[in-house]
Amino acid sequence: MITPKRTAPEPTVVRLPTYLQCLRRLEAAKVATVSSAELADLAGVTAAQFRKDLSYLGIRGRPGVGYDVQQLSASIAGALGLTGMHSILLVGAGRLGAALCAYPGFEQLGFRIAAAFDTDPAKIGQRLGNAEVHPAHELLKINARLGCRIGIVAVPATAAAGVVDEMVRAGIRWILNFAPTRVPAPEGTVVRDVDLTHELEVLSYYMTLACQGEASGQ
Amino acid sequence: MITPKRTAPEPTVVRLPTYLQCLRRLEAAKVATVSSAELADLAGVTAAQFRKDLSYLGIRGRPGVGYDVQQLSASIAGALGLTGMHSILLVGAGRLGAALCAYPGFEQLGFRIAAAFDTDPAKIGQRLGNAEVHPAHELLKINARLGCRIGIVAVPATAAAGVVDEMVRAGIRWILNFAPTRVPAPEGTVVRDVDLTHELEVLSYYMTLACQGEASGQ
DNA sequence: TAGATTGTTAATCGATTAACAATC
DNA sequence: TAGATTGTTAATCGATTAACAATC
Repeated sequence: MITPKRTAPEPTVVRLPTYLQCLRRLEAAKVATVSSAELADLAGVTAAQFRKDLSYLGIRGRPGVGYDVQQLSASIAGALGLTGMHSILLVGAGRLGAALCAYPGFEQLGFRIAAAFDTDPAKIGQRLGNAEVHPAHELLKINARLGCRIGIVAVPATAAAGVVDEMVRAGIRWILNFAPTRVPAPEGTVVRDVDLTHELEVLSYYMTLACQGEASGQ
Repeated sequence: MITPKRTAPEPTVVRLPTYLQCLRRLEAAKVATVSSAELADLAGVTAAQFRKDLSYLGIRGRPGVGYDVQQLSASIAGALGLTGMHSILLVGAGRLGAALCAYPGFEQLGFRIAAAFDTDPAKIGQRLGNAEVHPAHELLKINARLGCRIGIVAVPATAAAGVVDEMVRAGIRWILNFAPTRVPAPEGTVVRDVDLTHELEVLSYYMTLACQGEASGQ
């Protein structure tokens, strides 16, 4: 049996949240219909790319008319799995972890940080947003009850690999890693590394390039 | 006169910080020499890709030997412009802004958040890491003195575009945007959008995909 | 010299774009 | 019907990979 290709290319997947964001803004503005040209413009891509991206999801519009904003918004939200509430587990109740727990944007999209963990006894019992801070060694036990499948790592670099291992043992297979170190994804898991220092370094690269150009009269 | 291509492709630029991170770890471990195969393995890329990336920077190793760790580390740091200290200006002294100001990783790489800004009178005068929180309307005046060229936006979505405009007016042309909205980069500026909700949405996409597969016995 | 590894070329792969027949 | 816009095909573009002559 031939299995149809199930997943869109990663560049497409990464653009979907932007499309959804634009569509929700249009919904809020009571816009009923949008063409690929208009939405692509809002999202900063070409119309052809936008239509191609939708084709991977099997989403169709109406030739000559465009796309129904509410319907398209719901379809993309569906593809992203944004149905109901997803409970998330966070390890590392430092400043960044605390900021993430209090982040209002997550709740709006259906993500709730249900529990936080830390090794620092001073932090245990604190409340961060919805989450209470638990001792790190209770992760396995507590997630047996919560059943979170998405985890956020917000610990120092040295602790990251161990935390990922423990998460995987607890059944968490989709992980967002803010620790400033690459974590190789264990078999069958998806790890997205978000390294804030890397982003500044990339900016610094382009700044250096531009300033060398300046200096040499370019 | 033929101008040689000055910039590496973006995918290459984005990998450079990872290479540097691996090299610094090797330096700390007193490793003198590394082959492209070894480093590529640490960084999670292929050896050919690593060598190709270096070729864009004009960095050369020794055939039959490999690369001198210290020298290569310094070369990549140089390409990234990590020489001396870069002062950075931050707007938005909320939880995320405060976490960024206190982030130890920045200082180690030569980035210092020199001043923070907010519109909330209650926050003015607070100290976040090295930075003092100033009233937002003083940005232009204060940066005339500080001369920061890199800025970080950590305000709500509705305020982001205005903040970017003000930054550009103050001479800041390299911007890291944490506001949950795309900001079109004004002419001559580089804006990198880091949307934390987007990252969770992408994880959710892959989770949904995997769980559908499960359900249908895939 | 023999063995190892680079730097680069050419082949491959995959994503983006342009164009247009199909459709409302 | 005429005008507009989609969905998709084929062409283009650019990045990745494999292979190997050059080099230490």
